[in-house]
Amino acid sequence: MAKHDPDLTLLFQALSDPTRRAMLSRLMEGPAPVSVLAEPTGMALPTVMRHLSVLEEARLIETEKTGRTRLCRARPATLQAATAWLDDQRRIWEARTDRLEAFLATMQDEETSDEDRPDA
Amino acid sequence: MAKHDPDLTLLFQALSDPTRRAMLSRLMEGPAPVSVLAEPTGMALPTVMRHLSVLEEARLIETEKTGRTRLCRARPATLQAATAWLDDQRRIWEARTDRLEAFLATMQDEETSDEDRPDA
DNA sequence: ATCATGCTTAGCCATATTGCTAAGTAATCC
DNA sequence: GGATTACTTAGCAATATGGCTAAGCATGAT
Repeated sequence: MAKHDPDLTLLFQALSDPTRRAMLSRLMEGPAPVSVLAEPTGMALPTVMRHLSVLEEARLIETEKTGRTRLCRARPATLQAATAWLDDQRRIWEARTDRLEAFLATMQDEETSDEDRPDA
Repeated sequence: MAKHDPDLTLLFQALSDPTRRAMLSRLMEGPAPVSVLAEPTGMALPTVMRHLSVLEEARLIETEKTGRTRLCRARPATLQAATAWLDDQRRIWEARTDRLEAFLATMQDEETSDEDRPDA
């Protein structure tokens, strides 16, 4: 089913750098060439390229070279993989608290029953 | 407002390791001592401790030592920070596609108008 | 008091990450 | 053709990461 299952490790790793998050965020607003992405970072181009290739390997962006400029665009669908994992965790947690509440409710019921029977 | 704003860099960094994700996932089901978390990893205890301290610094878990055992529990609220950032990105993207669709709709309208006027 | 348990500290090793500069290549402009 | 632009490649340095072993240190059991 999952044709290109995105690697959560690559994904979170790519997102763990503020420069890369800023670049991705910028690309979410629309495609941009490398130099435009580089400008606000104040970093050297090779450094920026490195960040971009990390984002690309994580499938968070895709790039296409036309002439001498390389255009980068976000692949927003990939973020879904991260969101999905986070949602899974929340579900696990909620299942746990649900069980806990059910258990506490049972305790409460039994306590009430005890009070009902004076011979307890 | 945000008393302990979780650092997204620390957060995503902590989540970028499969061992740590597994340990966190386990803790979402309920608290556990270090040795229980260590067991399924097959790793040496110091290594596990290292992972745990990364999770703790990212505020994804909290630990408490009683006697000679240290109990670890998840801090699920922290995951919200990650979810929030991802949601922001999705919003940025959607705002962009909305603008795009509005633009395309405008194009469509103008084209229709042109067709309406035979002198175009 | 002794011993086992459950971390904890210290330190080492290999590799990965994040930045740089210098030099190269290919496309566009004049 | 020659200069300029926009990346690209190669390679280096500093630090971070992820694993280990060996030894230390309390606590709980006998």
